[in-house]
Amino acid sequence: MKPPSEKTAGRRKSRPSFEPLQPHEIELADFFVRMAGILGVPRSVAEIYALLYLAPRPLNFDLIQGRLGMSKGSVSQGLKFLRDHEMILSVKAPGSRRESWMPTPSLASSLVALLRSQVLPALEQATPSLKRVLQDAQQNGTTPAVVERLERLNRWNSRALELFPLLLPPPPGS
Amino acid sequence: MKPPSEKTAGRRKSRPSFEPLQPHEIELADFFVRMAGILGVPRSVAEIYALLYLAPRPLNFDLIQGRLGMSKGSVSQGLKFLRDHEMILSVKAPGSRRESWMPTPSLASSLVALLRSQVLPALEQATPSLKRVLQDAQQNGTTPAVVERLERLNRWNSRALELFPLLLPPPPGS
DNA sequence: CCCAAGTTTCAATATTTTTTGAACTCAAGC
DNA sequence: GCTTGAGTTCAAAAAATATTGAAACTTGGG
Repeated sequence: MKPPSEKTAGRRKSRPSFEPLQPHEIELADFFVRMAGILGVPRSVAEIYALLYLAPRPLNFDLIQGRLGMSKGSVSQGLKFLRDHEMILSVKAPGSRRESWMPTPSLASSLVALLRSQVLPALEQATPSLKRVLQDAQQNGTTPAVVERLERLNRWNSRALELFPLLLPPPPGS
Repeated sequence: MKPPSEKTAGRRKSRPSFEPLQPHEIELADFFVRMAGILGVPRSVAEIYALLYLAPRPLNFDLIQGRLGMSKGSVSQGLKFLRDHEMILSVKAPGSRRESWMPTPSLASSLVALLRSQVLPALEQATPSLKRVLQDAQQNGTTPAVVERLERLNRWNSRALELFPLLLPPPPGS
């Protein structure tokens, strides 16, 4: 908490209260929250994104926290997530060492980055497992039908791995 | 096809104990569980699917419950989910009124059905909201940049709705 | 150096989702 | 119309996830 040196005198330089969310902000947030849900992204992250999406200019940490009424921890983690997935950009205001945030220009490529980060690792990690399962099945004299299934699964996996980079080219920095 | 492979003839017709999962079954289950996780499908469902995927022939309720060691409730709900998403087929053994289950031939179309059922409703439901948010923004004199963002979002939404049925044709029964 | 604004960390807590199991339904055969 | 096997339902328990907030960390300026 704050040390007992709170200046009560006169007006404070930053208002303690923030404008509550407007109806259109709530509506867009709902949309992003639903979409995020499909990909397993937590609500708080989607809310932050929605807020930035409708903001005419970049917002800083405190504004986000205040307007969404969420904890510092959540804002910090939410921004980290969005940063890590290249969904937001920071703009440093010249005189201040604060960062302000805005959505990256392309939502499409943001989503791509997100999908990539979820699906690709899973596919990659699965490859050796799938191969093992197939070999195992072939040796232990399983039904041809099962072997066939597993072969298809393997083909699928490798095709997906090939195709992924073509469809969704990785960003420059990776 | 009765179970003549049970060499332990002359015993009780239903054993109280079931074979524990084999390593390859566990490995495949892990894979399906991970993939399912991305789409928010619960672990128990993925496990059931994996078991059926490796089974040389259709399995009935009790076998599934016994081998996976899960509750009746979970098996029932899991099978319901898989049925609803057209990921499994039932085969009624003649003579018995029990159903046995096997995976549908195409995992690909199973996944398609699943994706469809998750994403499409969200997109459809969102359309009017997105339109409202855009109009609101246009009227309330928001920055051109924000209006532009929202226009793009709307275009995106309608394109996705158009494209979806083309890429992923709905099954005959809907 | 030291301070303090700005942010991150993470253990504790709250919330949401999944699983369980006992009570119930539903047909089929008697 | 009763019994029984097969499965479903759903409230309550367990597990998994997300959020909170106070303490710790970082960094630029004095």
